[in-house]
Amino acid sequence: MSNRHGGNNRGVTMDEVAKAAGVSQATVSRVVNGNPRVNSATKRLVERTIDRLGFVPNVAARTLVTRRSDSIGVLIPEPTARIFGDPFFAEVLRGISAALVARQLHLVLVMSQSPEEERWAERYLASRGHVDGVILFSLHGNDRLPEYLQSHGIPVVVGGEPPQGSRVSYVDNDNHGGAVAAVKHLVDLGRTTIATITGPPDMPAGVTRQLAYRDAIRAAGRVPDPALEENGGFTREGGLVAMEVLLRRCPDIDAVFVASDLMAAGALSALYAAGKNVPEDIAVVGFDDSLIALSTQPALSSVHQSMEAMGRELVSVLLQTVDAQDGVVRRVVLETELIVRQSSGGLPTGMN
Amino acid sequence: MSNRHGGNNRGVTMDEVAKAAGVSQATVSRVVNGNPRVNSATKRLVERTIDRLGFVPNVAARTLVTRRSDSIGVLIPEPTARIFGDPFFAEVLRGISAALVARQLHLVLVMSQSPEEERWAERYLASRGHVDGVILFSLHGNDRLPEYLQSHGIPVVVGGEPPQGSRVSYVDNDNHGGAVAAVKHLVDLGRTTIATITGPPDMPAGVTRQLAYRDAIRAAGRVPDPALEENGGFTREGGLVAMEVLLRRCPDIDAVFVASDLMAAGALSALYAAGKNVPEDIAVVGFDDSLIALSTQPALSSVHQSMEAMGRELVSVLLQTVDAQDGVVRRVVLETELIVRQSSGGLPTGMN
DNA sequence: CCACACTGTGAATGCGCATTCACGAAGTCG
DNA sequence: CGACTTCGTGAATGCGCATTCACAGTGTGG
Repeated sequence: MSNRHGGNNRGVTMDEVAKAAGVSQATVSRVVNGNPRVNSATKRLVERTIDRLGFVPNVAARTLVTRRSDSIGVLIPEPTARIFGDPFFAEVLRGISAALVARQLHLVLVMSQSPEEERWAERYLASRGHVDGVILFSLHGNDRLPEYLQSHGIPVVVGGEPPQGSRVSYVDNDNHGGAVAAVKHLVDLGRTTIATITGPPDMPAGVTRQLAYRDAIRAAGRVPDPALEENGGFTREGGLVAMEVLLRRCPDIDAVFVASDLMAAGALSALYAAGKNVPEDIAVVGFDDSLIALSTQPALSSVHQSMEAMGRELVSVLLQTVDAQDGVVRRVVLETELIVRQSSGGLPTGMN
Repeated sequence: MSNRHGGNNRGVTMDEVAKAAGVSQATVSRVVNGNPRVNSATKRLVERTIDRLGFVPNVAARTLVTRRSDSIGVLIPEPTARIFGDPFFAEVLRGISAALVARQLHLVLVMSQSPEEERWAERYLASRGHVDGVILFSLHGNDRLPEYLQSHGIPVVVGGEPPQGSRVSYVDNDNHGGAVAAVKHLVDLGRTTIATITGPPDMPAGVTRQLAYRDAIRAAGRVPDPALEENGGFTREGGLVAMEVLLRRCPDIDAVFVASDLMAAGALSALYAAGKNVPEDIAVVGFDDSLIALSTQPALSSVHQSMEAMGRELVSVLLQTVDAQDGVVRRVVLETELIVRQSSGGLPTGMN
């Protein structure tokens, strides 16, 4: 019966600590979990024994009985990750991680790369004992994943705009406000023919920025012209091509609001190739204020959004839901800020 | 859907499935785990019951008994993450994730942001039942973390150069070869005064590239000149300042090898501000071939390294170690490739 | 002096699962 | 046709921990 001695590969258990300290396993558990009903002398003894033996609680066992995994899942669908470009998610992850670590929680990252893997990820996230909650990113307009998870009792929060009609908490940037500010900036600079390079029509963030562009154009007392809008697919190459198309279609364009920095970088290349001077001939404003904005020549004016803040806020909202155990839908919209650099001519040139 | 009622909060257990199907719990377990010694009729019956009840195995319970968490940890120390810039780790993560998902494994991401958090992360990763193995990134030269984890029986693999003197598996890019190729490229272009902007002296990757630079200079029959080397700290601003310093110190510089794209972007800004033409006056080659390389004007020649491949390889090596349960140290060096674009004038793109 | 609240501790229980062992039934061989 | 092998299945055990319950010891108030 008791022939399982010496197996050092099994790690130190609570029971071993208890025996070594001459107390019961329950007392060790109390010390580990900070139960106050332990004699301080006993407590010190146990703590020393724990250190001496290098005991570390087995999480699986703890999770099994507490029904808390102390970790949350983050699902990033691959196509989205690729389109958004790396910086976006890296920063969000940083924010999420920071918020999680501060609460002693762990982060399980799932980047599904195919529909098949996505289904697997869904089952994983939905099953008990894996994660206490899930942060979801940019779902394709009509994705039912949030509902699916919630119906399995898993708290969910979405980063970005949630699928239409779903009752789910979310944290989003003020895409509309940011885009309006960008276009208004161009208007204020006296630009008369302001075009836009948009994201793909199936991505809510892109659509919102496009609609905001039109709103701002109208707010300036003008009429939105479809000929001044071109889809750049949120990629660098798409931005380049879209800019070429716009230039050919409307040679008198003197400003362009580009819905992402990556596309703006492509647009700048197209403008350079076309012999256009930025910002003299054409002013350019991007969106995201990512690292790219500082790498372009001239430096790119862009709408700043703090991805790190979004990550932090996502965790905050998720944990509220986890703790409250309610079905309350929480919505948070984070402010954006227009950062003016050389590409819009809003700053005196000559420096960089 | 109907889980709000009936105290169904516990999830369906194997035992419930067994009772519903009229078999024993052991048989359900066999079906779930693909044990072949099950009558096919019984198997179908159990499978239908599982679907009907929506049973999903509880991971904690499974981990407790199998001693396998089916997940691996990835530790990214924060200072490193910030210096390397986002794209680097985002791509590695993509590669790791892809390799992991294909094996039905999970990814626990830990980004420690302070020494305190790092210690916590260490304990977490070292404790039984959390992860089956750990992927570690860029440790500060003398970090004992790999040993610490290994002494706790946790398989470890390091991304990048491991701390000196440690017996640990690693996967690294061929920094030396890549840097030599870059410098040789500049030499071959007929450049005579080739400077370098280096990474911080405490980062192995940076040091290796710096030493490779000197080797390549010597290989060209020249003598390395300390005045032509300047630390850019792996940041954009650092690259900018370093370039300014170099220009002031050695005005006759006609080429510069920059140890990262981010620093190269900064250097290009400095060159632009100084009225230097790239590549006519000064040829520039970066390292990483990140997104940034395509966003600069002119497009940056750079040493390409596939971070995704590194991620994949890291997983492969780690799992070998996990499965083999041996102490064998595995080393993998991934090839790098010089990508020539306009900034070095190596391409005839109508600019030179 | 007894009744009564605490305080500190240990024994016992069970979380949900994989796995071992035992056992009956059916097939195989000498 | 008995002995021996599969094959399919169920009962029992334990993974390492949190937690409940019981109980001895120590005061307190009446």
